[in-house]
Amino acid sequence: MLSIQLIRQQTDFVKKGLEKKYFKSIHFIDDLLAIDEQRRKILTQQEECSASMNQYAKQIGALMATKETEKADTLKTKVSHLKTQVTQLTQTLQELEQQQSDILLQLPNLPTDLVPEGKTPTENIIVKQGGEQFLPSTKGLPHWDLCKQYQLVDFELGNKVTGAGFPFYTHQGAKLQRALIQYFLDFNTKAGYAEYAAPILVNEESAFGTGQLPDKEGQMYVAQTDGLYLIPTAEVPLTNVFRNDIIDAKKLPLRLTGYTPCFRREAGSYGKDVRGLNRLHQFDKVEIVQLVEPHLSYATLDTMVSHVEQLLISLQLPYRILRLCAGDMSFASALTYDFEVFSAAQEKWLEVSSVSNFESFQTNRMKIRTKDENGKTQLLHSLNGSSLALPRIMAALLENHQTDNDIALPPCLHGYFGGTKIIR
RNA sequence: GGAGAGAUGGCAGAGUGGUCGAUUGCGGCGGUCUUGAAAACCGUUGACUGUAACAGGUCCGGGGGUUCGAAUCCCUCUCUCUCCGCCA
Repeated sequence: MLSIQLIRQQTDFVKKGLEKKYFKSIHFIDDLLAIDEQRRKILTQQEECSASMNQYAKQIGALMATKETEKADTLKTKVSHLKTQVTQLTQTLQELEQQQSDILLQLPNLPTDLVPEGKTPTENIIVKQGGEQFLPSTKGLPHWDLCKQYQLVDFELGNKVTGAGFPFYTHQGAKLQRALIQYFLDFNTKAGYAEYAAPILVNEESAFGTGQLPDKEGQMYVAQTDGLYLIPTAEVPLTNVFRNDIIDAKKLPLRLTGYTPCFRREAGSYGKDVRGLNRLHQFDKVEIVQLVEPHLSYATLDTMVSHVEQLLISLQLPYRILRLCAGDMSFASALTYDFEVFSAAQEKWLEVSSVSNFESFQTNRMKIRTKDENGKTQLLHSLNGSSLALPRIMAALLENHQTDNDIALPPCLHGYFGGTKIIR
């Protein structure tokens, strides 16, 4: 959430940022400023009334003690007049505050200077490409064929038991999933991330905190009876761990990692994008989250990007790193790098990780703060990234590492998988 | 699911209608002493809002009510603990 102070003090800057992100209702800003001015006016009035009420109440107390009841009674009538005023003002105030926060919640984060202009994925910038040496010489079979041949993933069974987008992983496929999760978690904890096994249902407040609500309302599965949401990413529970906290500066940076299943309704997806493992309603992902002091957040973003890059290199996959253009970035992000791996068999790039700096957009909603050296509270910056999302990594591993007789696994997985290759 | 007890500052724990934003202890921070540290002693130490800075306002789990005045009384919700039941 953008702060009203920022909007008040740097109105043009905010408007420019929103325009860059193709936010359509720029007039919200002027609406907001009008509401805010009114709000602060009423607030002053209301507080002045409360202040004199408090004064009178104290005087009444003193008069009662000395048994001057008549004087006390005249003051009492004064106070009750003030009270009706306060009640009215408070009501108006609440309405204004509600209007203000309704609008604030709809404003996306501002893109930082590094973010390229642009509206669609074609305008994302490729900042790095690597791992070409791992490109296979032949195209090979797509993973959905390999999954069938080697009995790794059973999509039909998932259809039967749940529905499309909820596959079963079977035999060596299930084991590979487990191996990948374990490897990713170990890779992250070795880099200093603390492992958390989080709940996969969260309450409404948590969903608001990271920005899933109200923006992505229709993308989450809801457990209606209990008012809980199935998480679309571990980012939600992991970041909300620190909601409403003031964190001791000595404990910073906070680095968390966690494996969770993720649930996404993916309303509106169709066609070849959803074939096989490319897009699922339920999938596994290992996430990394950091909370850092504001001046360090962009340096931290770089370290997270190179962390994920090292992971992809160890998996021996051809990859590229994209800096997303303003129009393609998520609601809450200030700067996002996407990682894609190339699938030879599908002849396309698959997104496997997204690493973002949210600056204070999430922490403002969640009130995650620390004290600066002057003892002033300030909002931290939050960042997160996938390291990594499993299904497309599995797809790329199968497709790129297939041979005529088996599927070779990169050395980093041998120990975790208990073997060097997937066999028939 | 049933019965009972409870929710107060980083933690522990007082406070049952007026000078309580809240006694005290621990912890934290600063200082005295010390070569240094510990101990001891002294001081200091909640959050939000607001201001140029003061002032002012709000907050004792959440919401509502009674009262001139609520941490304190009433209603309600949530959560925690104990006992019983059920159960991976």
